[in-house]
Amino acid sequence: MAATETLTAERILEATEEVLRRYGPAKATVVDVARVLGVSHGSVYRHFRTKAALREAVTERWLEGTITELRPHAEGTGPADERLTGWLTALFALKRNKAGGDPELMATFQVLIGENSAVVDRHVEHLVDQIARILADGVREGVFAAVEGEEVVTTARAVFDATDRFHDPAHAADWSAPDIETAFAAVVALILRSLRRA
Amino acid sequence: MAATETLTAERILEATEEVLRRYGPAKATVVDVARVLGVSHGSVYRHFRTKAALREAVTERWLEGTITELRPHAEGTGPADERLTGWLTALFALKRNKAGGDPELMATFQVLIGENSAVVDRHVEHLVDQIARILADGVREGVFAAVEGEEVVTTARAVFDATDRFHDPAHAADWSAPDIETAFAAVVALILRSLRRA
DNA sequence: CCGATGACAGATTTCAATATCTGTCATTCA
DNA sequence: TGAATGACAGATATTGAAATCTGTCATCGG
Repeated sequence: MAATETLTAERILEATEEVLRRYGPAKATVVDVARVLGVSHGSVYRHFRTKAALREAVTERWLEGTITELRPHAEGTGPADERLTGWLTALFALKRNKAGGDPELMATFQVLIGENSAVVDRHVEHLVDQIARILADGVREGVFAAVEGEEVVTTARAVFDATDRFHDPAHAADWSAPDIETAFAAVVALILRSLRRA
Repeated sequence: MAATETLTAERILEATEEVLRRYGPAKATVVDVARVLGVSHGSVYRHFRTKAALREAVTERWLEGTITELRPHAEGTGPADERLTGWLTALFALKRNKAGGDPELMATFQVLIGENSAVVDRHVEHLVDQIARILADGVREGVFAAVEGEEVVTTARAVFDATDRFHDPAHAADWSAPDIETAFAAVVALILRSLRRA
């Protein structure tokens, strides 16, 4: 039956993503989303209180994808220094490929990011947590120099901040520069030299 | 004589800055600049080939100010690790205060930066040079671990990239966060731990 | 003679009328 | 009964005509 599957939040989110991809953040409307789903826009409002809430939910979905794909690197086995390198490299690659090389989609993503700083803050917290876990493991293994208590999170945050240029969408335009890989490797090397046991 | 001082490139640049401050980057026109100077806009075009060239020159002036104010920190005496800390702190402070806490002026600055990436690239090269000089001094002093030849510039670039979040105007909005000082200190500590001789 | 002028063409921006969208809700329909 | 609808008011976006701006250049005046 080509007819009515039930209208779920999930289906609305998929449709919203499609509309955002196709028309961009400025022109994507709730009416468009409803049209894609073949329902009236009133029905969309039954599932999402406002257009802003709908866009926030899409943003959350997108960011959750990154967390999920990184978890294996955070939890993997092997020396902590190698895991950290792998994790940072994977994060860079994921952010870079998020749009599959499409700069318009990247721009769309950036707009949503800018609209939903609370969601982004939670996302960053998760990422810093993953780094902190790797650091703690490294200290236990004796690969990284000891850090005390709360300081692990501060240091994890510093690692995250120091690699900002390689994961913050604000810098996406630089990610096709020819020497970006070299710059990334140099920062990672700098960080690892700092963390490793003397 | 309140009358005609000669019209110089310098006077035009000053007037352009004033117009940019007053009207912002979107509404600042060459006609406005000419009006401030009490001349016809044709006269402005005798000194700057296009509006873009005029704005580029203003951008260059603004950035040169930073370089000049940092030079003492780069050339100062004292242990290289302290000089590096001082230099990074000064850079952060300068960028933060560039607009004197005025977010509109900061936004204006960001627009000009975005329009003139070639100028910015040269600016960044100068800054990285200053870092490289401090690093080389540190190695000579025995404060920093030895690095070989070309690698000094790569490392200097890594230090610059790692502190990006604290000097790139793209992040200006974050610079009033309550824990920004802590984050900055943590990144600087991370970097210095990496550079210092074992 | 040489810098300054202002009229001009084409490009860009502004503004106000018009159309579309957001969010609500009384009503429909299964 | 509870999900879906579509008409509606106020907010936002689009559009095209009018105004302004950019960049040029023949002309002016000291």
